Amino acid sequence: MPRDNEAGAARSYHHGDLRNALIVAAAELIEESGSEEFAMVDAARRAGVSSAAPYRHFRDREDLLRAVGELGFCGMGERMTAIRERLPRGSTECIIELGKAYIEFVTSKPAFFDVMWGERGFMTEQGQTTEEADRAGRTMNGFYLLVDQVQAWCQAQGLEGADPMKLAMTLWALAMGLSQLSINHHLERFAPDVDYYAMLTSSAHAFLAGVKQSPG
Amino acid sequence: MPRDNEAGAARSYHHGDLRNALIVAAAELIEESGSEEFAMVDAARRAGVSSAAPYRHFRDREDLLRAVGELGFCGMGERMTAIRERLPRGSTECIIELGKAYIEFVTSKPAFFDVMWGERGFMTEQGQTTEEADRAGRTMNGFYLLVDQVQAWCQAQGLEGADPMKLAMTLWALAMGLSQLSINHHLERFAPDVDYYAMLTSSAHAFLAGVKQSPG
DNA sequence: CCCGAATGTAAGAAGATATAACATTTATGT
DNA sequence: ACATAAATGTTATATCTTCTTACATTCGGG
Repeated sequence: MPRDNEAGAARSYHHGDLRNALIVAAAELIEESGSEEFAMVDAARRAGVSSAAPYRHFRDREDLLRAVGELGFCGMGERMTAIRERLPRGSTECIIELGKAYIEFVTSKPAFFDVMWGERGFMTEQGQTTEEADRAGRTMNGFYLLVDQVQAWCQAQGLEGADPMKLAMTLWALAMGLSQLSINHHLERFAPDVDYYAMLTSSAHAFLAGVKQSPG
Repeated sequence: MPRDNEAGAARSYHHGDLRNALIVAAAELIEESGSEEFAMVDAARRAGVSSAAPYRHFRDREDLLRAVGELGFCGMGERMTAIRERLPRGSTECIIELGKAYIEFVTSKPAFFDVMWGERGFMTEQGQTTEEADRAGRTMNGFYLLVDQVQAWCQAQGLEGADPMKLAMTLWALAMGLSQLSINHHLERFAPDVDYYAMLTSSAHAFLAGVKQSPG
C-alpha cells in the first residue's frame, strides 16, 4: 500500500527522489540517536517506503552510510568555503578559523565523524571506480582549500623552503585530533574547563611560529 | 556437553577464567577481522563455552567491548613505559618517541583504535562507579607519563610560564590525529609516500620550537 | 501504443543479540 | 559431613536486523 508524501499529493508507488530522501533520513536518525547504528527499516519508514526499497538505491547498509558521509563532507566544504571568502587569503587567522570550523562541525554532529572517517569512508576504498574517485575528490574540497591557504601563507611569510602540503597535513592532523578528543570529552578528565578552540588557536600559532623559524 | 580445555585437563562445566578468556578471544577476533564487528557467539565458541555464557560476565556486547578497550590501554601503557625507561627524562627525543609509539601501536592494531576511543570507551561514561574510574585512571598511565616528560622538558628548557598539561594535550591531539589519518590512509591520496613517523617528528619539533619562542 | 528498465511491495531466509528456564559446581556455615 | 545459597554453565527461543527473491506498477523511448 503506497502512501502519500507529506505534501498530500497522492503520488503513489513511486517516490520520485528516494535515494536522497534515504540519505537525509539516515542522517537524521544518526544525529538523533547519536550513533551510526540506525536500522535500515527505520530510514525506509521515514522516507515512506517499504523495508526493501532502499536496496534498489544502495547495495547494502554500508553503501548508504557512505552516501551519508559524503553529505557530511559537502556540509563541511560549504562552511570552509564561507570562511575563505570572509577572511584574507593566506592569513594566519584564516588558517586557524578553518581549523575551528572543522572542530565545530565535528563537535556539533559527533555521529557524523565516524561515518565520514570510519573504515567505511569512501576515501578508504582500494578498487575505486572513476566516479567514486571523482566524488571523493570533490568532497575533499575542504582539504585542498586548506592547502591553498597554507601555500598563500608561506608566500606571505617569505618561506620558500616550506612544503605547504606537508604543513596542511599537520594542521589537519591537529584539528582532527582535537576533534576526536573533543567529541569524546577526553581532555575534560584532566582539565575540566578545557576550550578546544583555544587549544587549536594556541597550538597552531606555536606550530606556525616554529615553522617560520626553520621552514625545512 | 562441556568440553575440555586445550591442556587436556577435564575441568568440566566450569571454565575457571572465562571473563579473561572472552576478552582475549574478542581481541583476537577483532584483530583478525580488522573490524570490531565480531559475533558474541564466536568469542564464546573460541573460549569453549556456549553462546549464552558470556552474559554471565558481561551485561551486553558493549560491556565486553569496553573490557577489550581496557586491554588495549594496558598494552599501550606498557610500550610507553618501556620508552620512558630507555630515553633520558625530559628530552625532546623521548617525547617524540612516545608519540611514535602511539602511532605505531594504533597502526599495528587499527581495529583497537575504535574500541579504545569510540563512543563505548569507558572514558566517556557519565555515571561512573569508583571502580570504573579507577580502572580508567590506571589505564591512562600513558597520558600521565607524557605529561611528566613534558614537565621535565619545560624545566630543562627553562620555561617557567609554560603549561605542561596543555602542551601534553596538544601533543596527544597531534599523535591522535596522525594515527587516525594513518590507519585510514587518508594522506596517501595527497602524498603517496607519506611517512607518518617523520610527520610527527618534524611537526613536534616545529611545535616545541614555537613553544620555546613564546611559552605563554 | 508497447515493451523494457526502473522502482516499488510482500514475504521470508540467515544470522545476531539477549533472555528465560534449567543444570551443575563451588563455597559457606553449622 | 551435609544442607543450602551463589556462581557459572547449558539449551531453547523470542526478537530484531539485514538482505534476497519473486512479483507488481510506473515511466519513457521507439
